[in-house]
Amino acid sequence: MRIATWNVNSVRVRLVQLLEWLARAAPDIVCLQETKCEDARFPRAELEAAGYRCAFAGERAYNGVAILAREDPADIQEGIGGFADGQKRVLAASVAGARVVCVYCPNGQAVGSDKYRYKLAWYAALKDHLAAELARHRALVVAGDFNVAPEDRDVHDPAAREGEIHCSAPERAAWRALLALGLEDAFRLFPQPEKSYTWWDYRAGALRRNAGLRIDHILLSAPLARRCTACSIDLAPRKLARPSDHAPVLADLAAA
DNA sequence: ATGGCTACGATCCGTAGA
Repeated sequence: MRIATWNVNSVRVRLVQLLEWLARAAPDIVCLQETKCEDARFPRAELEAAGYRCAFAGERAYNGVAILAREDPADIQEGIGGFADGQKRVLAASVAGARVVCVYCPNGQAVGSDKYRYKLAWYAALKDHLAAELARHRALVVAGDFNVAPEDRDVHDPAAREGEIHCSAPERAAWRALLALGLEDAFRLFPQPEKSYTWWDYRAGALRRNAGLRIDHILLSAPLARRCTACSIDLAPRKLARPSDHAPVLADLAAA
C-alpha cells in the first residue's frame, strides 16, 4: 500500500498535474493540503473518474485539506477537538485498516509574531488530538505539511536559518512532541540522499540551487512503521510547468 | 540580495505563503 502527501497549492490550478501524478505514482491513499477551495468547488468528479474517492474540508482562498483513497474514506472527522477556529487544516478518515490524519500546520510567518504564537498553540492542540487518535487506533498515519524542518540536515542553509521560522527551537520541540507520542518519521526510517527537501521557494532559482526545506512529512505509528518498506520524495511534479512549490512524499507499506 | 514568485480575491494592489 502506498501512502502519499502533497501540498498542491490550489487543487483546481494543479488538477492537471495532480491527475498526471496520480496515474504515474499510483498512490492508494493521498493527503492533500492547501486545496484553497470551498467544498462546492472541489474537483470530486474528475478525481473519482481517476479512481479516487474523496473526503475534503476547504475554505475560500486559504488552507483546505483532502484525503483521496481507492475506497470510500470512513468515519470522517474535520478539525481538532477543542480548537474550533474555522481554519480548515485537519481532516481524518479511516481507510484500508488505517486511521489517516491529513494536516496542514500553520506557517507561523515570523518567530515572535501573532501567527507564530498561533502555530505553537495549534501544535499543542494537535499533539493532544493525536494522542486521542492513537488511543483509539493502533495503525495511525499523520501526513501533511508540518511547516517544520526537524533538523539542520533538513535545511539548505542551516546557518542562515538558525532560529528562524520553520527551524526555531520551540517549533522543533513541538515536532519532537509528536514523535514522543510514538510516531516515526517515515523518511528517516531509511538511508536518504543528503540535501533532501520537499519545498523550494518559487523565487530566485531556489529549485535550481536546491535551496529547500524538508517540511512535508509522513508519520507512522509503530505497527505501521514496522510495515514500511520505503519512503521517498518525488521531485518530478516540482519540475513541471506551473508547479506547486512543494513536492509529494511517498511511503510504501507491506501488507499487514 | 529583505527582493525574487504564485494564488487568491479584490481590482490593476494587498495578503499570504515558507
